[in-house]
Amino acid sequence: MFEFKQRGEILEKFLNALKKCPLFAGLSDDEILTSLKCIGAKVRKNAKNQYILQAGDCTDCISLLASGTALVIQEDLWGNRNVMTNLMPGDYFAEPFAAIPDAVLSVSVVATENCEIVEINMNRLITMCSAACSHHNRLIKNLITAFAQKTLLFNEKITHMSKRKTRDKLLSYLSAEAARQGSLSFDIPFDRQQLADFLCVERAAMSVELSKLQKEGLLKTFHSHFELSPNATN
Amino acid sequence: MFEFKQRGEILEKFLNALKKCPLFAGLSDDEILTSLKCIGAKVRKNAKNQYILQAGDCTDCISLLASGTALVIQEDLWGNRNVMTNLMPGDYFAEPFAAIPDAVLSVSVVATENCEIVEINMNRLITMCSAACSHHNRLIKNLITAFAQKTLLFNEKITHMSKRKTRDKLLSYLSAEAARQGSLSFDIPFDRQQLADFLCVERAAMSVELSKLQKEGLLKTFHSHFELSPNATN
DNA sequence: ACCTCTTTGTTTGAATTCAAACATACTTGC
DNA sequence: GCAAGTATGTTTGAATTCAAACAAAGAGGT
Repeated sequence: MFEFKQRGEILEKFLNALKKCPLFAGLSDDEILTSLKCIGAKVRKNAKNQYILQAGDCTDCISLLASGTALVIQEDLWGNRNVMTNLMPGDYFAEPFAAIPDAVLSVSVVATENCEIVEINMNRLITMCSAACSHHNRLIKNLITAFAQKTLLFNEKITHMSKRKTRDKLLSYLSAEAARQGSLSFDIPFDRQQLADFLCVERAAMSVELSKLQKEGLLKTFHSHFELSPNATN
Repeated sequence: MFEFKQRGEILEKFLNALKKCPLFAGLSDDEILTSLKCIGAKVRKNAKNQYILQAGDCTDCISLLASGTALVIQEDLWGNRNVMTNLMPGDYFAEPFAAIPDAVLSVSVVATENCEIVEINMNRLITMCSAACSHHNRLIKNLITAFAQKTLLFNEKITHMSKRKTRDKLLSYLSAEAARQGSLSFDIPFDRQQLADFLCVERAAMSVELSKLQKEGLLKTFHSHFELSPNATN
């Protein structure tokens, strides 16, 4: 564990990963470096298969994966394990837990390769420094935007998932996607299996519904392209 | 539409509602007033049944409901209407859309009584004022905490909902609740119908599963009290 | 051209959930 | 104490989804 100012050369290695992180959107390489120094970011390493964070821990740092890969997992009381996300360089994690004082982690993070992690103390991130460094404000705005985006994303997903039937989940998702892209003709970023996983339904059942919807004239689809017909039988 | 500094007496009427809002947690009455002036909050009124916000609009303001009641609703392309939340005085809304530049509202907000709404420009809220007013920092921290809390809440709900079977949804929820409360013996904030709605399952089917789980010795429950047995048959 | 792998749609019986009843215990107000 | 209302558990047939298999079409490599 060491601070950036003492090991400038390490930064070069991390910059490519950090630049991918939405937290640093709109900042130049130099500005990212300055910010990290200003906030007192630290680097830690974890060997493959080590726990980076463990459910039950507390943390007041938002963590950026600088190198390696990791899994966010969740285990329930009876040992059922669930993979939530897989993390790539540039991804960040633990941010909601770090933002809530004394929040206890409900997930664990395990390194699936040797990892290097940049830790940023949330309090120092969201407390304006006395030097009032010009990039600090931008960082705070980026953080808020990142949270807001995740909120919207989750909100939409819950809307789709809360529908009881596969058909309704599909219509909810496709309707939202058309609105988001501003056109009744659009591509989705999923293949059939991924879409089924996203909506938490069986791919087979979903395929059946898609066929029905096409026969009823509500939509046309080929691979990941969709065209909706608002004025169908109804 | 008018600014607070010109109409101080209006504030008194709103203080009770605003004090309930987590955005102002830790601020005294005077500090809330000072902050609202500093940020340039504005008040608007909407008559019953009017749209306060409409899907497709843009807004750069986080809105606080000061008086009255309203509904957050969502309509899909085929006219299916869905009530997302009902808003009470002290609740806030539209915050994720305000935090993302040029984000288009995917929900509408309709007044169900005559409403008074305090609008706070998100940019002025998250940009530190030159006077560096001491409460401004606290507001920004509160905002981030509020976003983080919502992220955690949604994250958990998605975890439960993504389970395919009623039984697994129940175990996922109860497991998380036990962890959150730090005890295998705990109360939940729902009655049976509310729990079923929260997990998006049928109350009857859920009741059946709860009975089975009790017969299998995995848990005991009476009304909203639960006791989990981690070392059951498995 | 041929083979293999992937993606998508279809089918089928079993499992699960839905929807609508009804029964029972408890509250609440009179 | 009684009536009406509410919360919870149970049952049942119908609708839906699951899980596993198979078919067809296309992509990619040799």
